[in-house]
Amino acid sequence: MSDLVKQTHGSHGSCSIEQALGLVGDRWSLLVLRDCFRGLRRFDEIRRDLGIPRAVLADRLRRLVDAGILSRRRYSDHPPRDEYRLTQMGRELSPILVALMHWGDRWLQVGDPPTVLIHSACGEPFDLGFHCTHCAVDFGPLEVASRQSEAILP
Amino acid sequence: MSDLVKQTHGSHGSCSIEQALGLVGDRWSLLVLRDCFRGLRRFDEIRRDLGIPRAVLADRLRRLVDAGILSRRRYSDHPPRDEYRLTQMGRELSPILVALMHWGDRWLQVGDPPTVLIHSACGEPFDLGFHCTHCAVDFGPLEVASRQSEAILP
DNA sequence: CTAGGTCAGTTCAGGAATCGAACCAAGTCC
DNA sequence: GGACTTGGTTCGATTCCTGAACTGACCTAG
Repeated sequence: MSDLVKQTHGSHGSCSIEQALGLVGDRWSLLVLRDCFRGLRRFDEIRRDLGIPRAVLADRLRRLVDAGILSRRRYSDHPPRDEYRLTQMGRELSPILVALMHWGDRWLQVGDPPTVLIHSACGEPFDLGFHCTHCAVDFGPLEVASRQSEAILP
Repeated sequence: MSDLVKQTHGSHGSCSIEQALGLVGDRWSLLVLRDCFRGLRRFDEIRRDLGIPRAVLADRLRRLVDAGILSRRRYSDHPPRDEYRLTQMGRELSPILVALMHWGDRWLQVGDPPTVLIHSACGEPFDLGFHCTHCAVDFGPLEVASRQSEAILP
């Protein structure tokens, strides 16, 4: 299996969003990572949970390990067995999963969302928000604009 | 063209992350939406910027409009021309793009990241963070855990 | 020691999605 | 009229994903 990364389509090949999506922007990677956040570590645990084809999971795990998002760790020599854990780089993906989850909760009206991520200190759900150090205020997603063009109004 | 959504792979078909990825979890949708945040509105503007095949862009725009993330708006009758704008549902995707951008900036060492998103009130970049109302504290991505299993330590 | 099961994959054939290139229609510019 | 723009559609070739079967190393029960 191969690229998944599009080096420079268009004028913004260096955009961090494109770089990030090159690593985790396919249909399965973020779901695999969600399972890692849920504590799943073994090939077959993840495979059964997601229903992902074995070949694709093997490929995605290889890719995520190569990228430094997961680490492969031997937990048994006889038989040889590895498990996969989030590195710090991987754990810092949590804002992306949280943002996806909050947006899905808000707009896709799933009846009873299985709350996935919580504040580790207290076990409660939490908010995700923006903070402007320049203005010293918190704000919401509608106050986000772009430097190239301010015009995002509807 | 068809699904892209996997209804119920595994035991968590109702997970908001899965639902959200079913709409924007392919290789192009989030890049299209990034361009919308940057102020691009026309088919050919986006196509040229991303280098996306026309058929794929037409399909993604249709899908995003159907989902309510973009709106199609006629701006010329002769010739008939439409433009695409973010709805509120679409603009509330900004935390996902911001999270991807921040993570990419931090871990993918792009030399000189073209800063895409800013606080509309002041034009400056901003932070994205978690806030726990229960504990009344702000915290970072490493303090995120899962309700099913607390064990995300490395 | 043999049958069956687990775990972590690889291999393979078929189908689906994506790709670039070509084409089209409706209008504008000159 | 001829060239150009915009917003697509259609086409064949390639690439990717999928499910099913297979492997290999080990473990357990009988």
